[in-house]
Amino acid sequence: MAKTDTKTRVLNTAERLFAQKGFDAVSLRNIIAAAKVNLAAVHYHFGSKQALVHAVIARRLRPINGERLAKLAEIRAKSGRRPLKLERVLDCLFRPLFRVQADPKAGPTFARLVGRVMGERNEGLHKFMMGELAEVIIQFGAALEAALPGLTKEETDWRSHFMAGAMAHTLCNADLLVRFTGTDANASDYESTVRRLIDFTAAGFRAKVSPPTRPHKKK
Amino acid sequence: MAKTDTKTRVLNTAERLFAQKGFDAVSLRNIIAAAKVNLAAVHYHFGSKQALVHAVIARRLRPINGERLAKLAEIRAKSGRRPLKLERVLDCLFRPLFRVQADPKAGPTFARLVGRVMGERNEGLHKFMMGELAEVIIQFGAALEAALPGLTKEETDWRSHFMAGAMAHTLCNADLLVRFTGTDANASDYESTVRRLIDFTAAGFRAKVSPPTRPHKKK
DNA sequence: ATTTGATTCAAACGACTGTTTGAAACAGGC
DNA sequence: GCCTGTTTCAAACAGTCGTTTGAATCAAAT
Repeated sequence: MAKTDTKTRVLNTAERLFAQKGFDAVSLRNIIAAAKVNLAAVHYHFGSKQALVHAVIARRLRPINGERLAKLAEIRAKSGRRPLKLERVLDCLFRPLFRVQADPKAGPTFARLVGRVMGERNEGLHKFMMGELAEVIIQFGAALEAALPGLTKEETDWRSHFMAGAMAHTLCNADLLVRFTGTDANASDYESTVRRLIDFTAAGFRAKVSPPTRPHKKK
Repeated sequence: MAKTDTKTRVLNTAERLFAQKGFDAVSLRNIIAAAKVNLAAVHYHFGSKQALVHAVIARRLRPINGERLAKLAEIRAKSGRRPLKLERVLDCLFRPLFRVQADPKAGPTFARLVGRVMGERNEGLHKFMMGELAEVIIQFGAALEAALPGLTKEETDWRSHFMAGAMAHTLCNADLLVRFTGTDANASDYESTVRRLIDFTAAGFRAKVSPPTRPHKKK
C-alpha cells in the first residue's frame, strides 16, 4: 500500500501536536516539519490554519456525534412509551467518545484534543464547535429532561454543564488520571472510565436541589 | 492617590487578556499596548513572559488556597471527633474561588483564567500549578476521604477528578452559563453557583459504585 | 507526445515574537 | 548637588508566524 497521502499526514500530525501543546502553541511549521510535507500544502488542502484546526476536529467528532445520535435514537425506539433511563442516555453520550481513547491509532491524542477544545474560547473555534454540537445538544438536552421529569429545565441545564466539565476534564487528562488516582493500568480501560463517569454524573443529576438561601458558616 | 504602578498595571492587563484569549495567543506587545507601559518593563519586573504568567496566577490563587486551607482547618476544629460533613468540605474548596467571580475588580477574568489553567498542558505551567496546589490536594484529599469512609481511595480520587472538571468548566464558562442554561441574570450569583455545584458533586461522590462488568446494549 | 488539472515546491511578503542592551530618567539619602 | 540604586526607554537582535506566488512536478486522459 502507498504511503499515507499528504493531506492525511498533515491531519494526523496536527491532531497529535494540537493535543499535546494546544492550538496556538503549535505553528504550521511545527506541523509540516513533523509531517515532512511542504508548508504550502497546508494552504492548498485546507486554506488556512484555522480551517486545518476545524478539519482535525471534524473528522473525528462528526462520526462520534453521529454514533451518539444513532444510539440515542435506538434506545428511544426500544423504550417505546416508557421513560428513558438516565444511565442509558449518559452512556450514549460518553461511550462513543471514550471508545476513541481505546483506539490504538487515534488513542489519547484525539480524546485530549476534544477535552481541550471544550475549554477553548477562540471565537471562530467556538462557533464551529457550536455548529458541530448543535444537534447533539438539542437531542440529548431533550433526552435528559425526559429522563429527569422532576427537575426544572434550569437545573437540568446547570447539571448538564457540570457533567460536560467532568467529561472534558477526564478526556483532557486521561494520562494523568493513572498517576493521580493511583489507579493501576489494567483497571484504567475506557469501559471503567465510562462507568465511573456515569455513576458520578447520574447521581449528580438526581441530587436533591438545595433551597436557595443556604446557611453557611460565616467567618 | 497616584495612578497604579507599572507592575500592577501589567499584572491586571495580562490577567484580563490571558483570560480572554489564552496564554499563547496573547503576546507581550498586546499586554504593554493595553497597559500603556514599555516592553522592557515586563522583563525588568518579571524576568520573562513565563514568569509573568506564573505571577498573574499566583497573586490570586495563593490567597484563595490560603483561605481554602484555613476554612478547612476551621471546620476540622469545629467538628472535633465527629466526621467531616462532605458538603462543608466542598464548600471550603469552591467558595473562595467562586467568590472572586463576584468581586467587581477581578470578577470574571480571574475565574475564567483559573478555569483555563486547569486544562493547560504547558509543562512549565503544569509544574508550577502542581506546586501551588500541592497542599490543597493533600489536605482536601484527606478531608474527602474522611468524609466518605465507605469509598475506596481509588474511587475517591476518580470522583475528585470529575469534581475538578465540573468546577473548572464552570469557572471557564461562567459567562456562557447564563446564555446556555437559560438562567436569568439575577439568579446567577456565585452563591447559587456554589450551591448547585455542591449539590451535584456531593451526590456524585456518594453515588453507589457500579459493578465492574456493566451489561450494556451491544449493537 | 500533448494537454489539462492537481499537487508540491521554494522563496518571499509583511508582519509578529520574546529577549537583550545601554542610556536616560527618576527617586531618595546624604 | 552628588551618589546610588531603581525604573523606564527606544532600538535592536534573531528569530518565527500565516499567507501568497509563480514555477515545477506529477498524474491521468487523449
